[in-house]
Amino acid sequence: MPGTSKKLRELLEPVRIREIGEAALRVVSRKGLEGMTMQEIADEAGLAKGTLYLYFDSREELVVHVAESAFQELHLAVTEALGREGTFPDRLAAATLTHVEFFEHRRDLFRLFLSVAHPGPGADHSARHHRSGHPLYRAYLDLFASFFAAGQARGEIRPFPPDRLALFVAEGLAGLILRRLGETDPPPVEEDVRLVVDALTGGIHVRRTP
Amino acid sequence: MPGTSKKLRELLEPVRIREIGEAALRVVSRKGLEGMTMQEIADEAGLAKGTLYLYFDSREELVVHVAESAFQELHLAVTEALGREGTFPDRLAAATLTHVEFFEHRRDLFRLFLSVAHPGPGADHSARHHRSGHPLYRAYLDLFASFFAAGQARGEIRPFPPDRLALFVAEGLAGLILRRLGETDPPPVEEDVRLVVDALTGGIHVRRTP
DNA sequence: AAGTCTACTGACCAAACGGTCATAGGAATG
DNA sequence: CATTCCTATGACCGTTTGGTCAGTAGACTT
Repeated sequence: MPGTSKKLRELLEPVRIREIGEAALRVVSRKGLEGMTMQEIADEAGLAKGTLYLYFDSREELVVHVAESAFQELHLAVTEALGREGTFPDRLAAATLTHVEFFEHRRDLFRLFLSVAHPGPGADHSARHHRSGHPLYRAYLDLFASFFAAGQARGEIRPFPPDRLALFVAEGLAGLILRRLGETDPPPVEEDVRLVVDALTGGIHVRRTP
Repeated sequence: MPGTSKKLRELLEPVRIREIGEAALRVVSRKGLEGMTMQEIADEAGLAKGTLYLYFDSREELVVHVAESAFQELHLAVTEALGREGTFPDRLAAATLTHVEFFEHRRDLFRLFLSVAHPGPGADHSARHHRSGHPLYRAYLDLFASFFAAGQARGEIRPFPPDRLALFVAEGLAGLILRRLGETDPPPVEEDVRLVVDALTGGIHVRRTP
C-alpha cells in the first residue's frame, strides 16, 4: 500500500519488519539458510524484492535479525526450564524437553538453528567469529555449561569440563531433533527426552550387581 | 599430457580419477561442500575445468564419488575398532578414539562428513533420500546401532532404542570434533574421548553413596 | 612423413544470485 | 485540483556458477 499517511509510517515499519522476518523464517524452514533467496522471501511476504532493501540493508543483516529473534526466544524458554525447582535430573529433563518441544512446535526455526550453529564458508563470518561457532550459539551453549558447572560446585555432577559436556549434549540433542523432523511419525517427544536424560544421568551401561 | 599411448589410457584413467578426487577433497576441506567449485578443483588438480567433465558427468557425481570413498575409509576403521576384544566400555572407547583420530589426521574429511550427514537443499537429494540423512551416513550410524544392540542382547546395555542412541552419540561426537577443529590448541584427543565414554557408561550424575 | 586418434583446453553460455534505481501512484497538504 | 511526499515496484546490472564444445597438440599407426 503506497502512500500511507506519515503518522502511520512509524506504525507500519515494525509491522513490515516483522512480516519480512516471518516470511524469511518460512523460507529458511523450507530451503535452509543457503537456499534462502531474497526473491523468494519477497514472494512469500507478498512484496517486491526491492522493498526488502527498504527495511534491511543487505541479506546478511536480515539473517542476523531473524537469527537473533529466534535465539532469544529459545534462550528464554530454556533459561526458565533450567531455573525451576527440583533435582538435577529433573531440571535437566525439563530443559531437554523444552528444547525439543520448542523445535517440535516451531519446526521452521531448526534449520536456522543448525545453520547458525555450524556456519558454512560465510564471507566475514569465518574471519570474525568462525572459530568455534556463532556467538549466538556459544551463548546458548553457555546456558547448559553454567548449569553443569553449578551442579559440579554442589557436588552433584562428575567433574567433566562443563563447556565440552554442554557441547556434547547439545549436539546429540540436535541430531535427535533433526531425525525427528525427518520422520513422518516420530516417537513421542518424551521418549527421546528420556533417552538423553537417562543415558546421561545413569549411564547406558548395566553394572553387574556388586 | 595429451596424446598418451592407447595402452596407457586404462592406466591413466584411474589415476586421473584419484587425482581429481583428492583435489576435490582438499577444496572441500577449505571451503566446505557448498563452496566447492569445479574451477577451484581443476586449479587444485592442475587441470582445466573441462577435463573434469571427461571423468565425471556432473558436479553431483563427483561429490558422490568423494563421499563414498571417504565414508568407506571411516567405516572400515571403526568396524575394526568395534570388533576388538575387550569389555563394552573398552570397545566403545576404541571406536570413539578411532572416530575422533580419523578426523584429527584427515581434517579435510570432516566438513564433507557433516555435509553428507546434514544435507542442505540439494536437488534430488531431498526427494530421494533426504528423509533422515544420506544412506552413507545411515550405514555409518548402523555400525554403532548394531554394536549397542549386540550389547543389549548380552544384557550389558540398558534397553534404549539402539538407533537413536547411536544417533545421539554420533552427533554429540561430531559436535566435539567440530569444536576441536576450530581450536588452535585443542585438548588431547583422549580427554574428549574419555568424556564421552565415561559420561555414557557411568553417567554424569554423582549418585549419593547408597 | 602423412594421417589418425584422443586427452586436454579455455573461451563461451545460460541460469541464478544479491543488490540498485528510475519510475509509479496513492495519501497528505494547501 | 494541483503539488508534494514517500512507499513500493520490477526491470536491470554485475558477478559467479555448472556445464559445453570447437579446436589444439602430442603420441601412435602405416
